[in-house]
Amino acid sequence: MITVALLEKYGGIRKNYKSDDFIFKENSLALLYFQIISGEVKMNNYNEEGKEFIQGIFYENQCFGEPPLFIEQVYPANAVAVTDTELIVITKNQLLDMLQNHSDISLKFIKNLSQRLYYKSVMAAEISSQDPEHRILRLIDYSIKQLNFKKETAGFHIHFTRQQIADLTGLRVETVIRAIKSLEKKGDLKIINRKVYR
Amino acid sequence: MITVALLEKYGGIRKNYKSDDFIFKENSLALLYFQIISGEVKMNNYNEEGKEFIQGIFYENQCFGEPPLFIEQVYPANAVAVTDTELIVITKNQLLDMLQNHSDISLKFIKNLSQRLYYKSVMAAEISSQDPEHRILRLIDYSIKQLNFKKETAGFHIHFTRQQIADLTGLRVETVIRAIKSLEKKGDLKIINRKVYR
DNA sequence: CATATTTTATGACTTAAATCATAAAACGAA
DNA sequence: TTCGTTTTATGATTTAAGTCATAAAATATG
Repeated sequence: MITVALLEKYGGIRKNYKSDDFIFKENSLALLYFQIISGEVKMNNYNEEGKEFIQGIFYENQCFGEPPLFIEQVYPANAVAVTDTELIVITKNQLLDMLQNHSDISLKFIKNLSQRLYYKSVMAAEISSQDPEHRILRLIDYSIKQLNFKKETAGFHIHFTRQQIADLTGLRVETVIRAIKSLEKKGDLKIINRKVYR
Repeated sequence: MITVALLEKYGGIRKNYKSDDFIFKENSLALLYFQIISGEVKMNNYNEEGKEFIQGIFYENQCFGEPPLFIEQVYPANAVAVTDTELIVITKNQLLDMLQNHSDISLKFIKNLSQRLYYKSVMAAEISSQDPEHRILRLIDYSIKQLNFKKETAGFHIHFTRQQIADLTGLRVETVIRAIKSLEKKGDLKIINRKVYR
């Protein structure tokens, strides 16, 4: 999103997290802007029964957790480091200061938020009313478009675990496993020693 | 969002729609910025079986359909007038032109998009993994906070039909009807001659 | 390298929501 | 005021996904 150099100019400091560390927790007030230098971060919720729902997974150069920052709200979800992760962090005031001086960055935020809202819209319609197979295919296709999936000879390698797919679509692991098998049979995707390709 | 005066200064024109008219359709390219002068607009999808999913309902002074506009995408959903509606419309270029000259409006968009992303995040977690009653209560509570529901003596009047609640939560009418009754029994809301209060 | 943990896999069973059918209220329009 | 439509309502039945149990394969870790 924003160059590290510019973030540092506005007071950005680097922070390191180990895999599974919480970066922030649901219901805490948003006060900081986070951007990933290296690593992988997921935002998630747990419902009453302890089932995880993954709101999104974020990678290098991406930011996360800004919506509540802009609207003075508490976080609607946790942020957790999926791998060891280095972030650069600035305060809300530093960010607003930067936005005032760099109108191009405002537009970047507008585009970034639009992109994510678009994803949520597509997935909302899917999750609410489609069968599991459809839901999984849409998630996969969207992820290929948006995330850094590598094209291999067998197709795009979907580097999600079945559990992650379940948590991203609101399904159960077993359902995902069965649905993926069924999708393979129909020729919609390939499974080569347990890895999923599309 | 933006004052009508300013929109007109940048070439805004008024357009009128009758109840149930389409304003735009899913999969068409986003080229215009729409803001409601009066009336009510819903954005929706239909899945393969024809079941409707309502992405959101918008009222006076609200805009809708900008995310695909900012990211050069097709609309992820239809926009339909729920009542007779008057809109003010400007082109994408006119809007970008305006944003360049009015940095405060950029921030307004950032906040607006953030707000909507926040809603989608909350509802995504709900829809994916909660039981119908929980889902409905969250929708109602969110709608009270965000939309113009009037507080009456019995509480906030939820002016959604059971069908609309079903379409907003991804449930079926019958399920919503039964869940609302159950919620009334538990004292979570009131039903006074078929109207729902919270 | 051996052991522990995670991920994928599968069958049997349960359950909650969808589906289907039917109808009574409420509302709108002619 | 009547007729047609929409909304709310309720019972019976079906079904697809969840749940539970169990295990093999793969991967990580000391």
